Amino acid sequence: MDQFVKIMKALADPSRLKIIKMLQHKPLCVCEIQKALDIPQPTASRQLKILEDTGLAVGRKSGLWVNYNLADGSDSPYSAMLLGGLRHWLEDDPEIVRMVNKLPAIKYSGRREDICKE
Amino acid sequence: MDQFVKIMKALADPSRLKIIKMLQHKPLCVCEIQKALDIPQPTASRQLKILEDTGLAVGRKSGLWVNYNLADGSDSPYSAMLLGGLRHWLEDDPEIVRMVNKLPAIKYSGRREDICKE
DNA sequence: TATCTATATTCGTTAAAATGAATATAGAGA
DNA sequence: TCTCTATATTCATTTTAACGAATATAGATA
Repeated sequence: MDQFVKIMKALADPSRLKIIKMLQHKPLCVCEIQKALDIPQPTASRQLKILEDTGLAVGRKSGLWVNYNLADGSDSPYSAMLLGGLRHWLEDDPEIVRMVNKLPAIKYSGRREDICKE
Repeated sequence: MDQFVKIMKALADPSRLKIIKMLQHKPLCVCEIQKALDIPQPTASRQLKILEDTGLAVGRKSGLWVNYNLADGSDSPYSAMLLGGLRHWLEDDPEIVRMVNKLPAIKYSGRREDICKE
């Protein structure tokens, strides 16, 4: 039950939902998410940690960066089901649409250094 | 998005999850839930209101009582999916099992007056 | 080694949700 | 009408989660 409650709590937040919807398109590092959501870096880092702790996302270190991706759902049937549902849920949400639209300008495309440098 | 977040928040609580799992077996009135969960009456009433506000449950007044039941999910695809998943999720959870086991002694069986009076 | 950059963590504060006690309301029955 | 019962609501308090600012860490580069 605790595990389920934890997942529900993690999904009960607009920023975290936006992150999940972003990760459906491409793995992203912390600073890319920071830019996309226009939030402070520590906030982005914390949200990602929460998603990782609940088994909804995984972060893989790669040099100086940490690439976050959605979990495959093998950990828990709950997260698998929810992540599955979220593939089509919220697709029409205005905030999500706006977010996804500006993603190509931020997405890792070989110029990550330019994006994260500031 | 707000609607989805609201549902996640509603499901991010052990008491409310227990109520949902109870309602999977039978419609129950407020005082039956109060007894089953061993919580104050106002608390039971409030939790049910939250479930009703999110479209997860519906309360139907019947004389002095209000019979609560699970929603059919026609309101929102989210609640339909979640309520569907919750039919088999948490079935093995110790707290849920204990709860369901003591349900027959509390369940409305023609002697509701004896149960709710006190 | 010294420095720079991406990420993580801590800490104090603020906002939000849960809780308990008391009270209000609605409807049934005497 | 008066009373009793099930349910709902309010309010004050406590707990919990979110947030920002500052700082720490790890790894890369010079």
